[in-house]
Amino acid sequence: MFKTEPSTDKGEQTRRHIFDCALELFRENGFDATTMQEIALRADVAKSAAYYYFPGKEAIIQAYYEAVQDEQERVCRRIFAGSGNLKARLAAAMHAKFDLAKEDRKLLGVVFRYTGEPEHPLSCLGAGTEEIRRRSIGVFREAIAGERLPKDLDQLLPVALWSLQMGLLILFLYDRSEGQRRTRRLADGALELTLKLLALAKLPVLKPVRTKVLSLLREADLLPEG
Amino acid sequence: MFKTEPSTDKGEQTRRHIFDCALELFRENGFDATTMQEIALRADVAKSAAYYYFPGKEAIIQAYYEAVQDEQERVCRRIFAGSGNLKARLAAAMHAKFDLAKEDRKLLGVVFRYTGEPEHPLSCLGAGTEEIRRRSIGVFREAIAGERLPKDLDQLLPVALWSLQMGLLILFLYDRSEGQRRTRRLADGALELTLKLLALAKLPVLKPVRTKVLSLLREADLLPEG
DNA sequence: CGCAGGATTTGAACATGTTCAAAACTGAGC
DNA sequence: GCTCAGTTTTGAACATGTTCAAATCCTGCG
Repeated sequence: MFKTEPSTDKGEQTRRHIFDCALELFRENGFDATTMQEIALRADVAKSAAYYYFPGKEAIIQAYYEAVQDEQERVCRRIFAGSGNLKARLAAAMHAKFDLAKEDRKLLGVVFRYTGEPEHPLSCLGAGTEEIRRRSIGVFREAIAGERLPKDLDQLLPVALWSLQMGLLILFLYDRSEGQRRTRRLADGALELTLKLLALAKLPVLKPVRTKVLSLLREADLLPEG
Repeated sequence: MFKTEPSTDKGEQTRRHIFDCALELFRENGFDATTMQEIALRADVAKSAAYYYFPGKEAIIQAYYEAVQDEQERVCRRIFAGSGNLKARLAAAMHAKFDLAKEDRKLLGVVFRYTGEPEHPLSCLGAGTEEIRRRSIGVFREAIAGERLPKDLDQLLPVALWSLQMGLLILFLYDRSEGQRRTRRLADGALELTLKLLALAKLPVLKPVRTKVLSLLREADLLPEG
């Protein structure tokens, strides 16, 4: 993903050490207020060593984002294995990410920095983050696997849920209520609503709406394998 | 909004001149690739003069964003005055912004840079941009004024439409189709759908859904005057 | 051992956003 | 016209992200 991954064990350790020190400092002082000098100082290496392992300061954030994604997948797989109904699985997926992010709201914000800049390697909707996005959507795919859904919804739902999660994550960052319970409740409510709509989507009155939504999204190339 | 506005006529002119030169360069080379030195050079002033008028490079982008908003309001007021039906008015509001942004997709992306950082003065959802956001939502409020809507929808709709617009703007930035027609079609379709749903919202089957949506959003503090 | 070749690490530069104290300018009041 | 207070403008620093060529370290091999 970045340069070449370190090829020796020592290199791997150094990389990890720099990463840990950087996260510590980011958590203490925020991303912008932390200088590469400070990171290097705490990690007891030269400033340029950090650049040997990370292409730039923001790449450290991307590594953090990947770590969060790893963790969410671990947590969710464990929960999904214990079955649970659909709603519980979806809620687990959402809240898992919130739980992981809750101490790092300042950090996570940086992940969204290049949302509007398609070419930027760190754009959270761009090519540089495709892998992580695919995995993130995959969690929802796994959550709804086993449900008997029409094929079109099978494609639509994971992307829709992922979008919902991204939106809620932003709200989460702005939410100053204790433990971000407002966002968490909204997440629960939105999921409940989604499931209700899923049921309603079969009603005849709503058939044209459903068709319309799907064709719109397909035309806009917002669904996998257009 | 920034420091104090320039207080003499000459100052106003200089500010404007620096702003124009900066936009030229941003359009030619993109935001990040343009240095303050270059801006100052083209404007034929000292680098620090730019900092006298703008607190930083990104403040120039915010000024640009404000200029776009001014222009959208002018355009929309003119169109709204010629009445037109609801759908036409909403479409006009959406497309007006697209039209203004279409030559500046690289610039506009920067507006979204601090979306995930509530404290940042340029966060497009934060306190520092409240004024511009209020005006942006206001355009939709004006577009639907004159419709006879239930009071709750009267509050909900402008915010919902504004959110839709923000989301579509991001898609717009990623849309590589000629003239971004994909996004424009999606916008049209989404509006049509919104109006259809508005009509459906009165159906008895959907009453609980509507109530639920509203109470959720209200609880999440996502509606004006809680 | 001693060396070759790669991986790691370094320190010294560089580029550029930002700050600041001082200089230059301007215009109102005398 | 002169003075003075406020505004504008400047050049020189500074802070910090980033680059790079060289030095050092390691490891497998003869």
